[in-house]
Amino acid sequence: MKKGERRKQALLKIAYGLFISRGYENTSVDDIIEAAGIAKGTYYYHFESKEQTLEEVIGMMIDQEAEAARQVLRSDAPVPLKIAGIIASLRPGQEELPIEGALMKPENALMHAKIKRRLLETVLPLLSEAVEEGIAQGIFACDNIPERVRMLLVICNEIFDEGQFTQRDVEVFIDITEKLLGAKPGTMDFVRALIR
Amino acid sequence: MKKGERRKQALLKIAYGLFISRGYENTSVDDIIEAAGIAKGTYYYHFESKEQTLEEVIGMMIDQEAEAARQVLRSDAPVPLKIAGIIASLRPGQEELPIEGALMKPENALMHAKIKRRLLETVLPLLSEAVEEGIAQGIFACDNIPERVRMLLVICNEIFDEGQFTQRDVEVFIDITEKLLGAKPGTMDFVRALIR
Amino acid sequence: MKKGERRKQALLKIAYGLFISRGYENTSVDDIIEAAGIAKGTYYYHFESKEQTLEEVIGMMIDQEAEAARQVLRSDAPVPLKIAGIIASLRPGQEELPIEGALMKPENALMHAKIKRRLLETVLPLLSEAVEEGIAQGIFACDNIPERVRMLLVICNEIFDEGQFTQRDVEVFIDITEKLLGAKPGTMDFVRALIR
Amino acid sequence: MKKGERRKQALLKIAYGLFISRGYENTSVDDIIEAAGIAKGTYYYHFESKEQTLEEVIGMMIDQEAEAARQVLRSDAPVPLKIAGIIASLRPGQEELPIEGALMKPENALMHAKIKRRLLETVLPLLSEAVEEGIAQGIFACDNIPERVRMLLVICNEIFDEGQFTQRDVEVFIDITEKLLGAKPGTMDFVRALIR
DNA sequence: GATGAATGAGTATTCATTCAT
DNA sequence: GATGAATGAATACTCATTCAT
Repeated sequence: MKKGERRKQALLKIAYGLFISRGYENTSVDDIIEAAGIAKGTYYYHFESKEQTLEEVIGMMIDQEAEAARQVLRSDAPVPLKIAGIIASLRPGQEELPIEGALMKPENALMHAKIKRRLLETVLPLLSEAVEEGIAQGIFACDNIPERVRMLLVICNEIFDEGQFTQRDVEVFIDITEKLLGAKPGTMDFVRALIR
Repeated sequence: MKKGERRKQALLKIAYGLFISRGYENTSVDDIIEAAGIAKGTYYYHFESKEQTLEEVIGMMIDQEAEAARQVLRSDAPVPLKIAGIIASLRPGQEELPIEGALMKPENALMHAKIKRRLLETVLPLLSEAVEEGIAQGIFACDNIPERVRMLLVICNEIFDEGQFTQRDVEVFIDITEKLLGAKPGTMDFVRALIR
Repeated sequence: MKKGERRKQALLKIAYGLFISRGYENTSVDDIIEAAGIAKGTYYYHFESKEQTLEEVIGMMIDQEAEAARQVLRSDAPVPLKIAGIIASLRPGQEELPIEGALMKPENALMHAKIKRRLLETVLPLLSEAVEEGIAQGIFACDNIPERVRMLLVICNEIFDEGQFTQRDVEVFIDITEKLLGAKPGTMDFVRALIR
Repeated sequence: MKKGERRKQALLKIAYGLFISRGYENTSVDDIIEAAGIAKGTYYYHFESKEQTLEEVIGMMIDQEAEAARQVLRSDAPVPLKIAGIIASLRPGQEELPIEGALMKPENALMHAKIKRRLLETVLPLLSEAVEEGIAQGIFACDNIPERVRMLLVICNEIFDEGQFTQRDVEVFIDITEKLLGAKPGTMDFVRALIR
């Protein structure tokens, strides 16, 4: 809203881009201020520390993804589509900064780990809610919902976070999703079409 | 075997302990030589670089775990038990250095990521072989074996790498394992008893 | 008197408190404005610089102490009591901000040195005047008055600036004062009763 | 003795010179390494921190002065001469680095304060011993020796640490020394001749 | 095989001060 | 009178690596 807020948002985007492309540890504060065209002092006027900047960058990402996930949840789409939609909303920065395979690089291990943790905390309840909706509608049938959803999310994070996956991965994922949630075979088949 | 080899093995163990307890990035070469009681020069006589040391440390761990997995595979235990045994062999450093929850800490993200990758490369073929054995015996029934095994391993890495898991996680894991591999319900029930 | 004056006096007190408790060098302008609840710009509206602030803080202290000393001098108390009274008036900030042992801490060395210098300049003539009054009355008998007074003040500053002194210090101080000024033994004995 | 020791001693001398001439706070580590012609790492190989360097510099000075004082004490000179000699040994760096008035400058307040403190701790017992020797010989007569010696040292530190003192200061100092220690008038008269 | 003194590029952070509004 | 966003020079310290002995 305020002028200072806009500035800070812009700085966050710049930091995000650098962190993603070179890794958090390999990005110096000097890199950030040079990219942003601001002075050292200005950076530290807006951010407590580099570490705090990373936290805020991740917070910004998570907020966006959580918001997207919430919209999907609120929509009146069929539940299986909601599930797929929420999971799809997790692809980090698909529009704004399409960096291929960045998170998987070892220099991004720290950032990836932090994002993973925050994402689980944030998205797990949303996805669980969708699953419960599906159970209420008789589409799914399972217990221990949060544990099952967590495993689903873990698989997404580790297998699909990059373009590295194959068609076979998708097949298995569809299969395991249906079985994890106790859905009828074919319930998630439409996913196949969503992934080009 | 040689004297120099023994020395290096000892250094690797010390480095491993430090990397695990403080994180790779937070462990300086000075920390290592102090803990080992050697001089800087001696360290660089044995290791090319700090990064190389990490690779060797991980290699040592993986070798041990792979050897354990191979022994399980060669045994004449029933296939489901082999599966469980191979997975159990992955707990890092269970005897030698049982450090609680260390790998999950953010400062260990890099090391964790490297271990995960190497573990997948090494153990995936072994576990796949066991699954194929199970299929030949009619215990399992599935296609896309490597992909399925990979998902299994990913889940183990992320959910069970710490003592943080619950009984419910175990239940879901048993269920998903059976379904992933196309086993009859109850095939993996014995796992429940293995985990206290 | 004016509104702006009052404001500045309040700021000076706050700065004084911070300088004394954390040391001048360890107190940032940010600390001051935060404690005062004002903006950066406001601070620089009132003060030329941080260094100037220190000078003004010291000036404020010295003024108060000099005024107290002057009142003692103008009173019709016996001269030895005047001497003791003037020296007693030097304890910095006894009512307003009684911070124990603060000036002796190394981080306050700069401030202490500046105060010492200004105090000598200001109080030395006043105390010398009292001594001359004593000489005129035949109570004291000495030459080189300013030099003797200076040594007296130096001792006070270094020995008594903290609560660290012992009863023996007091005894010696009484003795040395009498001898420095050429007073009859026992002239300053009453001081013993003043210090609890 | 060792090679590394010599190097460190040389570094200490260089640091001492810079601290004295520009003040501790105004001397950066970069200044020191530039003056010494060594690399940053070499500096931190020898010193823990800049603060530690100051401590060691002061320790080196104090050691030298204390050694000089001890030699005076061990000599068979008359006791009043010993007293004067010990006090004379306190002039910091008279041969090696004759920097006039450096310690009194405000930028040296911290260093001065630290030196003063350490000097008191170190020299006070030596000087007290000399005074006791004088008492045993019937030259001095006083009680509360450490307190009296401390005041003597404080006066020296504050009045004579610079070339700023006058002949009158010397007169008063001779007078007060005799009276403080209970010596016969004239006992310390020879001091007058020592100070040009 | 082993030592340890020397290196120097790299880094995050601080802080007094300015000035347009 | 008052604000607070912006500045940028300054600074202490780290650490993997080298190499002559």
